[in-house]
Amino acid sequence: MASIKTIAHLAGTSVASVSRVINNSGYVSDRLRAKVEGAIAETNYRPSTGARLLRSGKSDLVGILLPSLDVQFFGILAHTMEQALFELGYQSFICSTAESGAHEARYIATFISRRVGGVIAASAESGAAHFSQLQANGIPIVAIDRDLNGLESDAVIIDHDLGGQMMAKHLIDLGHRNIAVVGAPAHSQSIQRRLTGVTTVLAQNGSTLSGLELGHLHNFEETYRLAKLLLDRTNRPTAIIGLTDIAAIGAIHAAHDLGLSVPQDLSIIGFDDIPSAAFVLPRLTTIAQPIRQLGRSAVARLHRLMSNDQSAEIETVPDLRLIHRETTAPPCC
Amino acid sequence: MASIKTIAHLAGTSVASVSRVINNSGYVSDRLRAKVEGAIAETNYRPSTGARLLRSGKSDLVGILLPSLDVQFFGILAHTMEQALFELGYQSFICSTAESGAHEARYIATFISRRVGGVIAASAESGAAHFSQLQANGIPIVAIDRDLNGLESDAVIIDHDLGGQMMAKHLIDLGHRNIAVVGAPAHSQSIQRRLTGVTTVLAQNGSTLSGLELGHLHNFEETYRLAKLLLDRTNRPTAIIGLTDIAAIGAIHAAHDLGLSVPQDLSIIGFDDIPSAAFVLPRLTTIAQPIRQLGRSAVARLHRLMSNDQSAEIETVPDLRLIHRETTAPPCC
DNA sequence: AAGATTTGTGGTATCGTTTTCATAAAAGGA
DNA sequence: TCCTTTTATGAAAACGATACCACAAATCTT
Repeated sequence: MASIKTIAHLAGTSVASVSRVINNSGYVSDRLRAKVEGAIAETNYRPSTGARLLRSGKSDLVGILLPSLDVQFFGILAHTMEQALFELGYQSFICSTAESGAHEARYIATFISRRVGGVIAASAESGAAHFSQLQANGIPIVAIDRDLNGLESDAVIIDHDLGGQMMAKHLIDLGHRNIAVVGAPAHSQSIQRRLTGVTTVLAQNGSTLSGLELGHLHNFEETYRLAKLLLDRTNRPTAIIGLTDIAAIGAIHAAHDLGLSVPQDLSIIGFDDIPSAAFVLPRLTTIAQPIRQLGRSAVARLHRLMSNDQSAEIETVPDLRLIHRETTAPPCC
Repeated sequence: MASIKTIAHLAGTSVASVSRVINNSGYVSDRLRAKVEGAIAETNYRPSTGARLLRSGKSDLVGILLPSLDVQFFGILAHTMEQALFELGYQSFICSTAESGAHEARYIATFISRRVGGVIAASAESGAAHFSQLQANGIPIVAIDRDLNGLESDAVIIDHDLGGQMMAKHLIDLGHRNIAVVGAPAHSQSIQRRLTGVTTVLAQNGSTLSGLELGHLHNFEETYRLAKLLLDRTNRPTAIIGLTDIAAIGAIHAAHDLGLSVPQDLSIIGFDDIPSAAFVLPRLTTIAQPIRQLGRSAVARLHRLMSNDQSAEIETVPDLRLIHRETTAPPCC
């Protein structure tokens, strides 16, 4: 593969001059520049990032750590952040841990090896132990919706408690008093916080949960099963809160298969606003997470950290929004 | 940041010995190995990938080029390929072009700069011009569901024509003779091939399309609008083929909003089997693309190319599958 | 016209690794 | 015991780029 020497030779000059042409630094005559550029075009030469980094010590690489890419939430998040970083001239190194601690550890080691300039870590529940290595190497970290317990790092978080409150409030305002909750995965902090928000509002209204089913696995089959459990009871709830849209969609299907019509017999609300929420019939009422703004906000934070910009500009952590579609209505009869 | 010299100094030995410990090569005494490993643990040292690549010339990096990550299809594809590559010891460098030629060009330049060992490019319609640079640098390429016109490269493709035939055949077998098609984006090769498959089968059965609406933008709003056009006609079709699931879901909503019931009044079939297809009510009958197998197949192909494995093991290009759910039935009345 | 800048170019040390080579101690073979 | 292997270690040369330094030619000042 062509190197800077190849180019220098081809253009009949020195490596120093080629470097100057590439980096637009120092003085270069038009004649020489033309010759060098010709040689570069001819050979499809590109300067080696590795050698460059080695010498200059400057890295434009940002590590992005996500639990997965096949979950739409993270796909959108990754996409948004990559675009935002691209605009700022950074390169993104996107890694999905597949929820495995071993993968996470290996990727963090890779981040250090590749000398990333910064890291954005999106919610995953595994311990924060590995991250201290990054810190030890002076690599700034921004956490998205994740607690790096104790580790000094910037974080962009969503107010899941508030989200839970919004769901409960919406149903209470419609007149529901017999409300149950279904969700997964039970161990997730975000899920737990949403639940807290829900019970808080119910308590404020002198009410309590009439049913609660939390699953271990976050998928349709599991939440469908749990929702059915809720609906099979005597004293069936008039409304179900899905702690995620998947759970809510599971509930819609459960209701449908039980011959219940939504929202006449049962109101359902979800959380996330994944694309399917708008596709399902009836269209799902839900709380939209501002995924893209979340991503952009994290990128802005990291950019500040990496460029040592001291201006403590306030980050606008974007708000949750209630999207009132077709699955909620006042309780009938 | 700690370097191999730091470690050598800390362990009271030479850089050569440290290198030997790191790479498990040559002879190292247990005593020395222990000291070196101690120093490494103490400093969180990781060898610089850049310097390593520079010296050894061996790269374990694979460039993955996709049009986007926020589209579930590509999210799943990226995720699968990353996992498969991870198992094989490769690192993935995932880049989403955001369907922009400029982004694609910059990423390909980056691939060369970073000295990737190979590239997997998933379908995007922009010219193959940039890819010749990779070839010029001796970097193997595997194309997924994409034509790198003329460029000598491996390709893993889906038989969209067959997919189209399957959709049409399913409806014909159910007894439909008045069939219309809705889809987007019109310029996509895959979309066009599916359409060809559909018309072929219709022709074989002495029939023709009773309606066709192709949109430019591939989203719900657009396909919903187009499907409505189809359903507003006199001589309404008894079945609609969505060239993608999104289009089919648009059709379901259009039918629903027009008071038509699916599948009694109208059969609908889609293509892709995105998650929403199973969530929508009624659940969408569709042709499933074997995304994960596609990804694994591409990885296997590239691995062969990169490791110079001559064994011409036949790749099993995985088959399309009809998923018969609830939106198709024989025409009534 | 002479000194001071500006412009243009090349030589070379350096970054952090791996790898070859040299050398020496330990172990084995006769 | 002496010679050959095996084991263990270090010195130093690359790899591809950048950046500092040196130097020369051209241009500007006065």
